[in-house]
Amino acid sequence: MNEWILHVDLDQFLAAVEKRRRPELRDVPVIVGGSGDPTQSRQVVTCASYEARAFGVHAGMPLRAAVRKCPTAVFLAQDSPAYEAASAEIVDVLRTFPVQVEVWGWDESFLGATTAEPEELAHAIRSALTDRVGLSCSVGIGDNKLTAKMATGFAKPAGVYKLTAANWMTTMADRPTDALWGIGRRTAGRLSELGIGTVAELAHTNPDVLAEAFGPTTGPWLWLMGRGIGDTQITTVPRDPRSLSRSHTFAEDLTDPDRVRAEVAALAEYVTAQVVELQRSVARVAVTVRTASFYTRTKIMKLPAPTVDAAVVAAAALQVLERFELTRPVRLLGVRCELVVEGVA
DNA sequence: TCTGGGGTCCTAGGACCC
DNA sequence: TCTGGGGTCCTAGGACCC
Repeated sequence: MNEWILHVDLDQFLAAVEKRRRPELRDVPVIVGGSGDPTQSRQVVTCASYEARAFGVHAGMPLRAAVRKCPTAVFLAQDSPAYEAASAEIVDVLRTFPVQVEVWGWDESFLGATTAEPEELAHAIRSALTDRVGLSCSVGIGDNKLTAKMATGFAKPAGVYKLTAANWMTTMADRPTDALWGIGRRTAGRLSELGIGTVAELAHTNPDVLAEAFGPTTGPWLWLMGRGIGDTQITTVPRDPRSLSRSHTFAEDLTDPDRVRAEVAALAEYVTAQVVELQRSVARVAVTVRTASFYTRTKIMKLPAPTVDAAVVAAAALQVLERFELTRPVRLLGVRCELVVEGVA
């Protein structure tokens, strides 16, 4: 018997939920994002079905670019309640297996399992989600969260793949560092300046060199990642959120300062209502301003005392807003409330 | 690629105090 | 007071992920 971590990741989740309730969309390129109107600017693709991806459409692409790439696609507005409901169905099925379930967003979970046959378990989970929920997933099997998560990439779509210490180096050695979960374009760039381009090169770098360049926490973490070492802890109890936020990109830039203030106050009141619903309280209030040139800055203020009063939060947000020079047209405004963490004064 | 929205964590540096 | 070192709090900003 062995301890295994499985990573379950739904295939084209949002598009799959839409196809499930509208069978006529089977085999049709489906693109989910924004209000579902591809003639509207400033909206992007949240999920493209595999048929749409074949046309070069991918998440993050502006809808207007997506419609040029794939004019035959069906564009749909994002329907978050539907995806949350589907997500709950999935988790319910996962919990019927003898595993510990750590939910990791709408369409992903990590499972902790003790079994001699992890592949068998993975295939059983895939079948159960197909049969009982009507959605396809891929399953990565690993000896920690990193290897399990990376394995899922090789499993997709609709497959199972096992990646452990036994095949980590043979599989990953020659891949670029940004193939790793947690290393993006920026860190890969800084690594390449140190002469580190591949996972094998990262694994064979002196960890002191990485600590020097990236700090005492990040440096050693990068080194461990190169060697396929990661977290093995499965947490079944959802963690309390640290912050809640709301932001909005305006279809037309705002130029009227009074309008900007009114929007910030409204965002603050909206977020506070969510905080109250969770029975938490606000410790800090942050405001983000993005100008027409895409210059984006966030300023934050600690409140004199925690509050659940929307008027107090809105007043604080306006106070933070005062510290911006509002001389440019405003593209986006955001308000984030950082919450009081239980057990901390 | 005229570039969404909602999160988390880490690091650096200044202010302030002893 | 032409002046060290360390600790803590706070804010800014970067980076990454789904």
